[in-house]
Parts: sequence; C-alpha cells; structure tokens
Amino acid sequence: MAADQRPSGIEAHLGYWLRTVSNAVSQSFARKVEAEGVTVAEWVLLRVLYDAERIGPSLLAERIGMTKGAISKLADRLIQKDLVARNADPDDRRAHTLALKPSGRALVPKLAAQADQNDEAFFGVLAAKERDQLERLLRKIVSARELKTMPTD
Amino acid sequence: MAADQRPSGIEAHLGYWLRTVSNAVSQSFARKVEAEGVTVAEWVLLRVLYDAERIGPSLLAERIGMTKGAISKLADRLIQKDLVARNADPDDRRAHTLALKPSGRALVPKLAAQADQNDEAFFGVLAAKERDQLERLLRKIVSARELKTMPTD
DNA sequence: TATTGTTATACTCTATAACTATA
DNA sequence: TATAGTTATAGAGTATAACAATA
Repeated sequence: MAADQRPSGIEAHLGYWLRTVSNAVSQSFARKVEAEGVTVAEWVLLRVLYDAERIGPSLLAERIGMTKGAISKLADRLIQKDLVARNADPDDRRAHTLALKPSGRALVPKLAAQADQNDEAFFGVLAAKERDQLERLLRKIVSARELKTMPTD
Repeated sequence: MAADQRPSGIEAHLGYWLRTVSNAVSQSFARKVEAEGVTVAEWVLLRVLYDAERIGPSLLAERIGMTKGAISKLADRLIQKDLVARNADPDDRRAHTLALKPSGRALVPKLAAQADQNDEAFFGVLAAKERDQLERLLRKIVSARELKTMPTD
C-alpha cells in the first residue's frame, strides 16, 4: 500500500478509455452526416421523433437527457432546416409538440444507414460475442445509474 | 431482409451507448473537479505533464489527440491559474516547452484521487472481471484504429 | 403558485486557417 | 519553404437563470 504513492495515471481510468473511443466514434459520425447538414445531437432528436410521431420538448428532454433549453435550440435549427415542425397543443395552450416534416422523415433512413456504417467501422474489429458483451456492460452501467446522459433540469 | 425496413434506432448502435455513458462519466468528473478550478481537458494535460516533466505543444498535441491550437489555449488557461509554466527552448528558438509549477504538481494527486472516485462510482457496479473486459474491448478498438481521440492536425 | 417552453448569457471544447518567428 | 507555436474566428454542446404565457 505504501509502495505506490504515484497518483493514478490517465490510462488507469475506464472513463478515459471510454471518452477516447466515444469521442472518436462521435466525431467520425459527425463528419459522415455533415454532408446531410445535420449534427449528432440532431440525428438523435430526428430518430426519436421518427418513432414518437409527436412529442413535447419536456418529455423529449427527459428521454434524450438534455435540458429544455437545449431542446429548444436544437428544434430551432431543425425547423430552420425544414426537417421538423413545431405545433400548438390544442389541450394545453402552454404546450407545443414537435413532429417530423416529410423531408425529415425521408432523411432518417439515410442517417440510420450511416450510423450503421459508422458503428461497423469502429466495432467491426470486435467479434459478435464481444460486441454483445460491450453493449451488456454499458447497459448495466446505464441502468445502475438510471442515466439520462445529463441532468434533466 | 425485406422483413425489416425500419431504419435502425438509436439504441441499436454501440456508439450511442458509448456516448451516453461517456458523457455521464465525464460530466460527473467535471463537477467533481470544478471545485479545484480545472476542467477535464485540463486534468488530462496536467497529468501528462506530471510524468513528462517538460514537453512541447506539438508532441503534447499528438499524445493527447488535440490540435496545437487547442493545446495553446489550454496552456494559456493553466498558466493563468499558475499551475503551468511556459519556457523557451534553448536549442530551437521557435520551440517552447510546458512544465508543471509546484502548485500544479501538488494538485495532480488530488485530481487523481477524484478520478479514482469517479471511476469507482460508475464502474463499481461491474465485477472486477467485467471491468477488465470493458477495458480490454475499448483498448482493442483504440489500437485497431490507432486512435488519438482527434485528428492531430 | 407551478408548469411549459423560450430566450439570454456564458463557457468549454473543437476545428480551421491565418499569422509570426524562426529554421 | 517548412516548421513551431499563437491567435482569430466560428460553431456545437451544455448549463443556468430569467422570462412570458398559461394552468
């Protein structure tokens, strides 16, 4: 115990390896979808809307793990790109919903294909069994901490 | 093959899980070291300097996986905080080196302890064997791609 | 008063590229 | 010309907090 007084190095932390790989994967994906004019965070939002049909910023924020303010800004950009529409909620006049426009809906499969490719490029070096392991371990951490990526507000 | 035409969802990608966990770990760490007045990137730089003694921005950039410009800005902040010193290189008058000041050297073990704590908080739910597995898988991806986190220039 | 959502502000991280000073 | 490093600019992502409208 007294033998090693040196502070633990960067590489001693799983968090470091995670950050290294995650940054590389996200940046590579960002470059891939840059041509379509969207960012990583925008892709996530678009993909969620694809399934959700229409959903309000608050619920969306909770689901994606962002603050309401961040969703607002993101939505603004996507609306400006004509990919998403912001609609009034007839029941609650404070509330709004977000939904894909046809151009946005058409874009999602293209982005999904690029996400598939990107995943393959990075995780293709792992055997199928190893990929399952990796996913299992990551999910285990997520569910243990009830992660939503970020504090929701 | 024709059965599933839906674009793959967010959760189908390992990159998504990686990003979720990585962001949470990094943000948690950022909050922890906020009290010491440093950021995650600054911690990495400080820790590398702790071992390297003195090293120039270019080599540093390559080692950490950042651009020279990013290192410059980071160094400026650390110098302003009196944690790091910038010294002229006697051999090549274009070159500089960076080195920890005593206050910076004293800070590293504290930060390392918090990094240890943070790692434990997230990865403590995994068994020792699982942690080894996770590290092995991440390292495998890193070495397969010769990752340096970011394009170096 | 509490809630929904927007807006304003600020800071980190990153990139690209222009620039300075050497070599 | 090439290299070491800085500086300038810009945009994404995030947070916090103030604010307006409505409940």
